Amino acid sequence: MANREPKPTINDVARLAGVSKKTVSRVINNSPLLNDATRDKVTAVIRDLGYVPNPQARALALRRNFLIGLIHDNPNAQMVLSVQEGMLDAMKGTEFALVVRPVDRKSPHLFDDIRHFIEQQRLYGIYVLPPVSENDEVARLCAELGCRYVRMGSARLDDEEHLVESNDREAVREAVDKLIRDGHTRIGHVAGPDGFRSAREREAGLREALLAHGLSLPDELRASGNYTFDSGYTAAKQVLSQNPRPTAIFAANDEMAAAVLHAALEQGLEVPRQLSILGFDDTPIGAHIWPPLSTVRWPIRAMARSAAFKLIQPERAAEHKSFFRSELVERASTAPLKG
Amino acid sequence: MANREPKPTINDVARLAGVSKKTVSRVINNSPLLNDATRDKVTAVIRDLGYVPNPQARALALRRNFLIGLIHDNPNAQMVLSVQEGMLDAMKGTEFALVVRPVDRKSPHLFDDIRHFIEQQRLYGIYVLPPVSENDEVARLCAELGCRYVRMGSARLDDEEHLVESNDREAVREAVDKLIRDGHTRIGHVAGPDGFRSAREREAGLREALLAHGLSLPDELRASGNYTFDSGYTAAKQVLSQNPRPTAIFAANDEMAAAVLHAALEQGLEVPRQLSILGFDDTPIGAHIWPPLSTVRWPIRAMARSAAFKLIQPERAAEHKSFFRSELVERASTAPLKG
DNA sequence: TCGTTTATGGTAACCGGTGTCAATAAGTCT
DNA sequence: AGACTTATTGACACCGGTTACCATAAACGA
Repeated sequence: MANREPKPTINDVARLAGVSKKTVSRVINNSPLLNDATRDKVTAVIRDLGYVPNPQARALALRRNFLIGLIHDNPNAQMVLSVQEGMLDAMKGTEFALVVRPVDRKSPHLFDDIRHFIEQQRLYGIYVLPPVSENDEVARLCAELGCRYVRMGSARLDDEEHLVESNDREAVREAVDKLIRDGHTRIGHVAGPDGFRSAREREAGLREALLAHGLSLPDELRASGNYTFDSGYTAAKQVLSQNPRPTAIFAANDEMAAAVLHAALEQGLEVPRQLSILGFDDTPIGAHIWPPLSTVRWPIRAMARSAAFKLIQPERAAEHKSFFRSELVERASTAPLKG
Repeated sequence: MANREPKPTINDVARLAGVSKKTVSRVINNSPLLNDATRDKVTAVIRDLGYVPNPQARALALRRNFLIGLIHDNPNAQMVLSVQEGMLDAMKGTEFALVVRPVDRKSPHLFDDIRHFIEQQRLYGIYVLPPVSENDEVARLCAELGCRYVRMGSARLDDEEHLVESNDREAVREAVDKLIRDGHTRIGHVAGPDGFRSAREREAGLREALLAHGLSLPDELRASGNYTFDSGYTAAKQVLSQNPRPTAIFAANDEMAAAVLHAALEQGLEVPRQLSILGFDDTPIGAHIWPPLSTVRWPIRAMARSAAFKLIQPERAAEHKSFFRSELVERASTAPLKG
């Protein structure tokens, strides 16, 4: 490793520019009460030296860190990555960095872990994904620790400043309504895990659509998974083994919808001729399987972007969207029921 | 937001315990030269107060941060997430946190960006994924900045301390060898992007296997993508349009292999009866499409774990594995060629 | 012309830890 | 007993920024 010279500090800049630390600090922080000539002089020295302020020192003095945390316990890898991309998009060009922290929602130490994470890193703010976000305790904890937070949800969990929300239920209702109008009357459901608000909302959307047409969701056509492919596969086999078979299945996320497709093809069924499949999320896997999956697009990335903005620009939190619309993306896995 | 009392500091602890700051510091750092009675007394106060040392202050005093960066420009989302999981696994229970930073490998400012990232956050160490890791400049930069680093690679890029490597070429050679022994002689290739060492290694493995059997890779059966589904789809259509059609296709990653499958099914081909497909990565998508994909498993997660250990325990870097074996995972997308 | 305001920049203390080195108490050796 | 270690602890400066407050000089009003 090269024997490099130590990094220049604010003192070096001050000395070379012939001013005081404070003046350099003013330049760094764009203080308005500063002579232009002085500013230019200092700026030049900063550039020459390649000076970068030490964030630890700033963090110490300002009593806040420039780290935004992402807290999740989400089996959906693709979703988590989209979230990261969205957040980083908002943070680009700022001094903030993104720290990721998966947690175990079933652990008895869940909130101790989160508290420890926030305190340990003295986080500036956190974005919490479902299902952890659905627990109000997380909001209480953040308030107690003086840490900003935004929760992602499928329903009104909190006030606008601390929430990004999508209208899952409505979007599902519309998508299923279309299936019904296409002739499907026997529609199965591979539901999400019990503790998830998102799972309940999506199922509620399905039931509302059925009800509106005088239909219902028979118990034997419903099985639940935990948003993973494997769990969806098990659930799908159960639903598909019923007699008469459903002509359409709505899965609470794409990964499980892919599993439904997998199970159907395995049984020699033709999709969509014999079975229509509707997913939720619009993750890449949905677009990449064959036939490509009809799904409800959830603007995860845009939500994450907005959440990050709310976190890093607290004073303008309200300017950034809190409510997002999910929408149907029709591809080849659904089709009108023939005769 | 609650009006919470300020966090206790080392001074509070010192005062309440009736000792000096330094002694408290010794307790925190498990210094051996400390009287047991004193240690117990201080520990008790720390516990009562719920004192947590301020990492910014420590970082400032120690001149190093407890952040590990992950630098990548990798289109494979699933891979990136596996890497994060592996790293976090190694970092669990330590004071380190993981900071993620996607970069644009084609940007003219790539190394400026990386430099800025490292300097800005005063990173303790970084883990660099291909293809960025394949550029030696990144090693030079880290050396210059005094930042620890580990590069992930498909070939010997660096010394053991700064590298985790897998034997892609060999694994591909063996997998393809099996295809050939199963009767396939006309084997196509959907290659990875030009600048990627991993792409070259995988293709080399294919060519070596072919050569060993007196075969070769005809130009018209080779097309390249950039590891994304869409690019793989375009490449696949090109390869599948050749006459005679290949009876097997090796794609440089699973995502593109999924695209090959997609294109094949779209054309009404039966897989694997008419076309065997071999992927690389063993990402979930491969296991979830139908038929499930035969692929080469790359121990991404284990590599990331080892990389993180090397970063956070520099003194024991050599103890952690640097070389990993990839291996064939046979599923249903490949089959012997029927005469 | 003098006192008052306004702009500008300096000094010192502080954020919450760490290192260095000296001071003290206790034990060991001759 | 006196000198020498050794174990334990504290005083103090320092890491690299920030804020609070003061000092100076220029500009302005009377």
